Amino acid sequence: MTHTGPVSKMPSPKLSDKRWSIDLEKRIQEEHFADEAAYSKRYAFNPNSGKEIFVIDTPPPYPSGTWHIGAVAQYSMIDVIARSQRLLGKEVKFPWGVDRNGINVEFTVEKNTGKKMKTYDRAEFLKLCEQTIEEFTESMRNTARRVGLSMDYDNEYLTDSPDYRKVTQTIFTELFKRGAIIEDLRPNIYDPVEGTTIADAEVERLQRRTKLVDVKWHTEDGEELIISTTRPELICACGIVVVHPDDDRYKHLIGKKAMLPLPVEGREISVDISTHPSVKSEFGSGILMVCSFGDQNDVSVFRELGLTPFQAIDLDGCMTEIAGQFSGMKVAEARKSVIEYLENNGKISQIVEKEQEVPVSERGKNPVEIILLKEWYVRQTHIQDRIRELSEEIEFHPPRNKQFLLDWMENISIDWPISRRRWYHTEIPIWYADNGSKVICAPAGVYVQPWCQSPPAESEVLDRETREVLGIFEEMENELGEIVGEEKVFDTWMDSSNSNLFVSGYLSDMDNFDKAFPTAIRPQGKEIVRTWLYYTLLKSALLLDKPGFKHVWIDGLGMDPWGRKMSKSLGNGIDADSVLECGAGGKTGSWRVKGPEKSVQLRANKIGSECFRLWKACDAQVGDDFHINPEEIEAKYFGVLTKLFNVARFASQFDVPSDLDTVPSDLSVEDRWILSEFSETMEKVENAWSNLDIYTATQALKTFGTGILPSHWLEMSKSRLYDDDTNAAWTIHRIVRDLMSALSPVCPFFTHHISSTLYTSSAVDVREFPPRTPDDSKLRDLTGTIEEFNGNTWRTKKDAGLPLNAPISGVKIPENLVEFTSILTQMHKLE
RNA sequence: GGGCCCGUGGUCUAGCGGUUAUGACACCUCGCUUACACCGAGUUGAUCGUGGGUUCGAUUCCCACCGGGCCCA
Repeated sequence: MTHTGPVSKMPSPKLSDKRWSIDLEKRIQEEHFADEAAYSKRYAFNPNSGKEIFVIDTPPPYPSGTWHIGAVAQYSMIDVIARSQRLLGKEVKFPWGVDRNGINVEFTVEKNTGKKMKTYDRAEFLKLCEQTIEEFTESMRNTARRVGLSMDYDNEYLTDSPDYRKVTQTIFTELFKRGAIIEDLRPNIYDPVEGTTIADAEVERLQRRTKLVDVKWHTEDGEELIISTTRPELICACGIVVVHPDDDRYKHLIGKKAMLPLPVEGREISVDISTHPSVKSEFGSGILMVCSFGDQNDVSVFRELGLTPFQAIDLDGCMTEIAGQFSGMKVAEARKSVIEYLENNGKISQIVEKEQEVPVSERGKNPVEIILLKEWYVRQTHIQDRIRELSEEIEFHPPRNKQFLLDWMENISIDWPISRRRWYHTEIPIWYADNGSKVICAPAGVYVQPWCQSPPAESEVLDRETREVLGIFEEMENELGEIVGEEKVFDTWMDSSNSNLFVSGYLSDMDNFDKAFPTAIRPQGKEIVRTWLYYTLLKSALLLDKPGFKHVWIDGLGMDPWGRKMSKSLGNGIDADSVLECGAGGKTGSWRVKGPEKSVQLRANKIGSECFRLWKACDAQVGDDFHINPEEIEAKYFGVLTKLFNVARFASQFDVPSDLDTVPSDLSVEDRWILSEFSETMEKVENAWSNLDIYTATQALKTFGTGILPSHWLEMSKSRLYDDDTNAAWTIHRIVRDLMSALSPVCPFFTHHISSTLYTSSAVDVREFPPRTPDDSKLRDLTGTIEEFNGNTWRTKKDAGLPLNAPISGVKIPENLVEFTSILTQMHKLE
C-alpha cells in the first residue's frame, strides 16, 4: 500500500492524552497505589527469590511537620537506586522506616502544652509524644508516595516501636557483656535547661557577645597577677593556675601558690601555679586558670595533671556549695554577681566586650556546661584503626566524600556518652540491685521499660564491675534487696546506628542476615556523616567486626537558588509538596523566597514528581550541594517529558509487532543504524546503573531519546511508518519499549503509563535489563556524517527561504552515505 | 584559627594533562512541516575565579590569593 497525500490528523494514537500533565501523573499514581496487592507484588522484598539480595539502609526520616525539599529530592534519588537495582535483576529490600525517638517531639509537646516534660507523669507524657509524632508521620507517608518512593510501606518500621527498640536494647546488652559499653563517672557535656547529657556530635557553636573579665589575683606573697576569663563564676572550681613553660615573664611564679580572689566553701583557698603547653601566652596576660570544667581543654589538663575536679554546677544548672555565697544561683546569674563582687572589692582591672563562640546544644540551643556525671559510654577510642581498616572495604560514592568520615574520626578522643536524662527514647535495659553492686539485664529480644517494669523472666544478674554473670534473676530475686530500674534512656543515635542491622534482618531473620550483610548500601546526606554513618560503622565493627556496608552513597544538601542553606530564619525555604503539586488541577506554583538582597517571586506552571525526579537525576553528579529553583526545574526538564511523551504517542498510532524480541532479518540500513546507536546508549546506561551513577544513565537516555532518535531517525522513517512498514514499526516499538524500561527508575509513573498502554507489561516490572539490539559499529561511524548532512540540508532550505518539507534540488549525498540514498532522498525530498 | 569541598558562556552543568571545552535552559533569526508551537531548524555567546609554578603542552597537577559552602576548634 502506498501512502497518498496529507492526512489532516494523526490516526488514533493509543496514548489518548494529548500531552504529559500533572493531572495525568496523579491519576497514574492513584491507580498505582490503589491496588495494594499489586503494589506489594511489584515492590515487596522476597528473601527466597534466589536472586542477589540488595538491602538499602534507607535513612528513616524524622517527622517534624514539614519535609525539607532537599531531603525529598535525595530520597527520590535513593528510590532511583532501588528501582535501577530491581531493573538489573537484584532482589531489593527498600524499607520504609521512620525515626521517631528523640528530643524534638518532646520539645513540640512541651511547646504545644506550655508545660515542661519533667512536670508530667512519665507515662502520660510518652502518650502525648506518640500521638504528636504519629500526626507528623502521616503527612510524611503521603509525601513519600507522592514523590514515587517504591518502598515497602506495609512493613513500615518505627524506631519507637517495641520491635525496633528491642533490637537496640539487645545489642546494648550484648556489647555491655563484652565490655564494649561501660559505665563511668566522667566530665560530660550537659544541657542544664533540658537536663540531659549530650554527645560531642550534638554540640554546635553560636556567636555571642561576652564579657572578658581581667581579674586581679595575688600570690601568697602578695604579687599581683591578672587572669583573663569569660567564666569568673568558675573561679570556685579552679584547680590550678598555669602559664606557658617558655614564658619568661612568669618563670618566677612557678611553684608558688595563687590565692583565689573569691571566698569559697569547703575547699582550700589557694591553688598551685604551674606550666602547661596549651596556654596561649599572647591571650590576655598569658596566665590561665584551669577550672572544672570551663572547656575541653580544662578537662584534658585536669586529667593530665591528675587533679581532682570540683563539682561547681549541679544538674539544674545552679552553682553548688563550693561557690560559697553564690551557691544556688543559676550560672548566668552567678556570673553577674561574681563580677559585681569582684568590682566592689577592687579585683577587676578591666572588662572588655568580645565576640565569642559559645558551645550550645544542637537541639535546644542552650549554652552547655561540662560537668561530672555517671553515664553510660560506648567505648570507641580503642577501635578507630580497625574501623578505618574496615572502611577500606567500602566503596564510597563519590569517593572524595569519604573524607568527611576520616576527618571526623581523626578528631575522636573520648568515648561516646549514650545515656540521656530524657523520656521519649529507648530505655536503657538495666536494673540495679544489691545496693548497686549488681545489675540485671533483660534477655535478648525483649523490649523493657525499667522505669516502670520489673525485670522479665530469663533476666540475668551480673556483677556491675566485672560483668560476670552470677545467675538467673528469678532464682536470685530474694537475695538482691531493692531493685531499682534505670531511668535514663539512650541517645537516639543508639537506635539509628542499628538501622543497617535491623533492615538486614539482624535478630529477626538470622538465616538471611548472613546473605544480606554487610548491607548493600547506605545512602545519606553529608551533614550526618559524623553521626549516623560514623556511629553505624562503629556499631557494626564492635558487634560483628565487619564493615557496615558494601556501598556508601553520600549526597550533598539541597540549597536555595543562591546556594545558601534553606532555613526558617533566612525565609528561603521551598515546600516540597508545593513543587510536587505544581500544575495539578491547573493551579500554578508561586514561591516568595528571600534572596541575598531582596525577596524574589518564583513562578512555575507545572512540575510534579516525574519532572522533579528527572531534574535531580540530570542536573548534577552526586555529592555536591545542589540549588533548588522551581523555575529552572520546569524550564529545563518539563520539555524533556513532553518530548519523550510525544515520541511515544507518535509510536502509539502504529501497530505493535507481536514479537518485539526477535530482530527481523531484513531491517533497512537506517533501522540497523539507529538500533546500533541505541545499543551503544543502552550499554552505557546499563553500566551506569550498575555503578550507581544516576547522572550518566539519565543523561544518556535523555540525549538519545530527545536527540538523535526523534530529530534524525524519526524524520527519516516517518513515511515508511505511515506506509505500514513493519520493520520501521518494529524498530520504533522496540526502542520505545526498552527506553521506557531503562528510564523507569527515574520516571516510574511516566514510563509505566506509556509502556503498559502500548505493550503487554509495565516498564516498572522489568526485572532484567533489556537485551542489547544488534550493533554495527561501521554504521555508528556514520552518525556524525548523517547529522551533518541533515543539518546542512535543513540550512540550505532555510537559506533559500524554503519550508523544510519543500522539495530541493542540487543537494549531493556524501559518498559514504550511499546506502542511505533512497531514505535521505525521500526524507528531504531531494530532486 | 584548622580541615574538607566547590568556582567552566547570562543561568545550570559535563570533562579532570594534548578536545575545534559537553550538554541543557535563556537570548537572537527563521519556520504552524500528516508526533510535538508545552514545537522544529539555525545562529550568537566561555581568555574554564585570579596570580604564580611544574611540563614540550594545563580547564585538568602543585602553591598562594579571592569568592561560595560545609564541618570542626
